[in-house]
Amino acid sequence: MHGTRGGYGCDMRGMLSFQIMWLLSKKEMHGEEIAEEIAKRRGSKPKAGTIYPALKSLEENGVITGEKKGKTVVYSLTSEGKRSVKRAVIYFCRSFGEIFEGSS
Amino acid sequence: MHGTRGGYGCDMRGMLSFQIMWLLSKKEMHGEEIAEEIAKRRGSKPKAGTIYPALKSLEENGVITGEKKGKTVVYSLTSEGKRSVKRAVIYFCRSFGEIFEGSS
DNA sequence: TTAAATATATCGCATGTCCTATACTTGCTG
DNA sequence: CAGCAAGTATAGGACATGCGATATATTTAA
Repeated sequence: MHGTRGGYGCDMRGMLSFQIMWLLSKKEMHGEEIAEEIAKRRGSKPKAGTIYPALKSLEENGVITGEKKGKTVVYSLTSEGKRSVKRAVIYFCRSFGEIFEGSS
Repeated sequence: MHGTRGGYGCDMRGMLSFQIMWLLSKKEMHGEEIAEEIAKRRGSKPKAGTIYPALKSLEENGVITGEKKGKTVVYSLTSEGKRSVKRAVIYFCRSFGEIFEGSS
C-alpha cells in the first residue's frame, strides 16, 4: 500500500547520505559495514540497492573515496568530505536539535 | 546542476512531514506559520509547492486535520497523529541521536 | 473600487531514498 | 578446479521532498 510510513504517520526516509558521511567521519568502512552500522541505529538494514547507489553518488560528488582492498571496497572521507560533513552536522543540529533535546 | 546539495556534499532533504508533525505537537498552526517555523530552523523557507502537498499527504494519512478559520486553514494533530509523532520521535532519536550528542 | 499582499493550492520536473530482483567478482573450501 | 558465500553493483519501480510557475480567494491598503 503506502509502504514508506511504518506506523509513524509520516515519511521517515531521508538523510541516508548524510548518515553515511557522519559514520565515515568516525571510521573508514566498507559497504556492508556501513549498512550494519545504520541497521543498529534505524532498526533495519538498508539493502544493497539502497546503499551502493548512495555511495556512488557521494563518490561522484568528491566527498568520499573507495579503495579496493581484496574482496571489499573501503570508503573514507576526502578532505573536502571532512569539511562538508562539519557543515552538514551544523545544519542538521540547527534544523532538528530541539527534537532531540526535548526527549532525553 | 545537482541542486539539492548546498555545500554539504550530500542531500539534506527529508523529514519534512516529520518536522511538521513535531511542530504541530507543540502548537496548532496554519500553513504559512509552519513554513516560517521551518525557515527559522533550516534557514530557508519551504515554498508553497513543498508545504501544501506535504500537509495534504498528512491529512490524507489521518494524522492531521485542517480547519478553515477565516482566511487561513489551521492544522492540528489528530489523536492518532499524537500517538504517531511519539513513535516517530523515538525512531528519530534512536537513528540520529548521537549526531547531536557529539556536537553540544 | 482597484491594487497589493497573504494564504492556499496544483502542476511539472529533478533527485534521493527505499525496495526487489538479478548479476558479477573475489576469496575460501572441498 | 568447482562451488559457495560475502561483498559489490545495476536495473526498475514507488514515493517524498525540493523547486519554479501558475492560479484562486480573501484581506488590507491606497
